[in-house]
Amino acid sequence: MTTAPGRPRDRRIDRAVLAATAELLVEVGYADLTIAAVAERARTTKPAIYRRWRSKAHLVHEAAFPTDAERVQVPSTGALDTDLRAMVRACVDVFAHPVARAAVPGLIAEFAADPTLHAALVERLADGPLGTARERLAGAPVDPGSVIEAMAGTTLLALLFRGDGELDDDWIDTTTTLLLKGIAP
Amino acid sequence: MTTAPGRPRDRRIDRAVLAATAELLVEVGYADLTIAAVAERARTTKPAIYRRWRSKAHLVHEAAFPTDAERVQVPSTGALDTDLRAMVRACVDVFAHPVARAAVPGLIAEFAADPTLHAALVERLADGPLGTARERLAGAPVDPGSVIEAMAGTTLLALLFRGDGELDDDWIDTTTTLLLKGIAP
Amino acid sequence: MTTAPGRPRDRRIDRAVLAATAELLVEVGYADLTIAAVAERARTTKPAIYRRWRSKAHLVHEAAFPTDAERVQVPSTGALDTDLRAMVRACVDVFAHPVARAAVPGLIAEFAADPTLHAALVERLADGPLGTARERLAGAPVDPGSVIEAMAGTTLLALLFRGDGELDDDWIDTTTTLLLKGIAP
Amino acid sequence: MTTAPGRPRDRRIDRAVLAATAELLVEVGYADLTIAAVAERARTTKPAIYRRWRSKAHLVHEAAFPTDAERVQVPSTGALDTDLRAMVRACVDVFAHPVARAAVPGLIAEFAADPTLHAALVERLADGPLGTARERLAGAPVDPGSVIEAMAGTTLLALLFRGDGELDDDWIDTTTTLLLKGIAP
DNA sequence: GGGTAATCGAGACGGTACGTCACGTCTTTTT
DNA sequence: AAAAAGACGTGACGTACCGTCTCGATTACCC
Repeated sequence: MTTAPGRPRDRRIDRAVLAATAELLVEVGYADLTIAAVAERARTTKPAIYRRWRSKAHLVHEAAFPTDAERVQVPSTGALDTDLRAMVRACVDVFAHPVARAAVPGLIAEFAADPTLHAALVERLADGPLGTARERLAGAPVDPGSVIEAMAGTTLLALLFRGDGELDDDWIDTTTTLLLKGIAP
Repeated sequence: MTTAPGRPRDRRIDRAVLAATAELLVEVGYADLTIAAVAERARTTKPAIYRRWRSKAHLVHEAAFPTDAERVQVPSTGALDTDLRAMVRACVDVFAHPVARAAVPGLIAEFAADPTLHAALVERLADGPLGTARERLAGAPVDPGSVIEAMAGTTLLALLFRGDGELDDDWIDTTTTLLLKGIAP
Repeated sequence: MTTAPGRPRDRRIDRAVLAATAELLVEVGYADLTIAAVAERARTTKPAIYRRWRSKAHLVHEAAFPTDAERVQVPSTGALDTDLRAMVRACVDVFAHPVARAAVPGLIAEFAADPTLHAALVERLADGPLGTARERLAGAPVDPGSVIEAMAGTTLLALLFRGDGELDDDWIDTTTTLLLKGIAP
Repeated sequence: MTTAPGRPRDRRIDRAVLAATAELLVEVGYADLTIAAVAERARTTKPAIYRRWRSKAHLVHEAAFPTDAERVQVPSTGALDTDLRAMVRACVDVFAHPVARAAVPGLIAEFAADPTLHAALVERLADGPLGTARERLAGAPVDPGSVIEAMAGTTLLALLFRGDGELDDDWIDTTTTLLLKGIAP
């Protein structure tokens, strides 16, 4: 095992930059977020950030969907209806989080033109709740991908066109019911 | 009836700009679309464009979803299954159109921060196929809004994460079936 | 004798524009004076102004040195010393007037590149105090042009590099004395 | 002794921009001189220029009156008449230089409205021939400022209203004589 | 313990596009 | 033909960020 030569990176900078990014996303939104502002907030410099992330989008997607987050637990009861409701709730929880909410529209725009970002985000989500959902749905009588597409897509559209408060228990009920009947044999 | 004072706007410029925008969207994408390039392509100038549209996003949303387009006809047979399939197809047709496809991710990013754009797009879509769908679903035993949210959301997500060719008849079948069962009493 | 065909010009517009120009010159200075602002202040329009003056400079030079002004009277006593002092005072009065003061630097810049303006201003001044001075100096034992050049040049430089209040009686005394001895045989 | 942090400015850019400015001033004149054209000629960019000079006027005044120019030598013979003639000649040389000639009218217009430019130009000239003149005139029986005002003012007006060739030895003789007698006790 | 190498803060670099402003002209209806 | 109104093409403005680079100064590992 070898060690990289030269001065090692300061991990505190990684954390400070991600934290600053999350804060600024909520404060000013994705479009008005500048690397320079992040650097200033994190008390570091632009080159230090560009050494770690290749673009604003890569930085933001890591700040919005941290892997070390307390894993969104999707309890499994074995019953499809309760499990599915838990999945929908987890989906909403992840995407409606203030930081994610500020980040998602911008990320959507960017990965239309950046395949590496596209891949990075897909992988990051597959490691999270969507991956869990895929496992849980393995036994269902339909293609898990279609259900996830419907679930995530419906959530995304609601997120974009509805206010925060509208994605409440009622909305989760309605959506779960629709999906559940759709799945039924 | 009175006439507005002063020199009237040249409507040919409106048309030329919208056409140039649509072309350039497909050629270079939303992010790399500049007003200056649109002006040059349309053989006019930046101020003439800014006189008509308050931002790139407002211009693009009009270019991507023209109201004077040959209205997407959603034939009504009276039978819910065939009608719903027609709606899904119309939805795909609208959003998968090359111009719309290039515009949508960028628009999503912008109207997260621009309420006026949000309102403009909602109204524009409500006048189109989504409004038609809302009417057709009026008699169904569920909330039309929920169905439209699921239909459009699923289509949007598929559009973002799948290739063009994947939104074929099979995909429409699968999605229609899922929604149909979800609607069923 | 014939009359021009068509609607005759409204002379009130000429006056209103000149008055507005004088006001705005003092308020915002030459550089920030726009034809549009003059038009608005004079309650008319840009084309009406362009019909009368070929450029901002031509308009300003007429506003700053009106021919119909109460002619600066330079009393002649027949004695060179008192006459010269009166000329210096008249020169200061003309160029230190608030409107002229605001106009002169800008005009200087413009007629470096506009021969027609150059000629117009020379003629306008020759009809005024400088022409009078030239007549009075006809009998002096030196070239009148040189004296006028020295007198006007000294005044101009003082105007540019000194405050308004500094061109007082003392300054006029000092300058008159210098010129007077310079003229002496 | 400390060094300023960050990447140091490239002094070659300073020189290239000043040279380009001088060239373009002569070619197109002050009014038609654009920062963009200077940037292109100097093979750099607008922001790099704005980093160094706050406006076109500040740039031009430095290009027109370089401090590092071979200092205009005003030989001192100890005799007032020959010294004064040398001063007048130096004054003409400085202001009649093609670059200065192109710059002066524009600068006059601008520093009427920009105190910082006013101060900068006064200081720049005081470090040059006008400062030298002030020292030489210290022993004369009149206020040096008045003489300089008359000398520079007369030169300036001649420059503005006469052709280049007219400021020849004869003009210098005439002007020197007038000033000399004016100074005499 | 000196050399090597990548990091750090700082800020200038070349570059691109921005959205605005004023210009002077033109087109319309009305007088 | 002039008036008021306002859009027109033109061209420059000064600014904002981009992502990279050049500094001098650290901070580690390696020999």
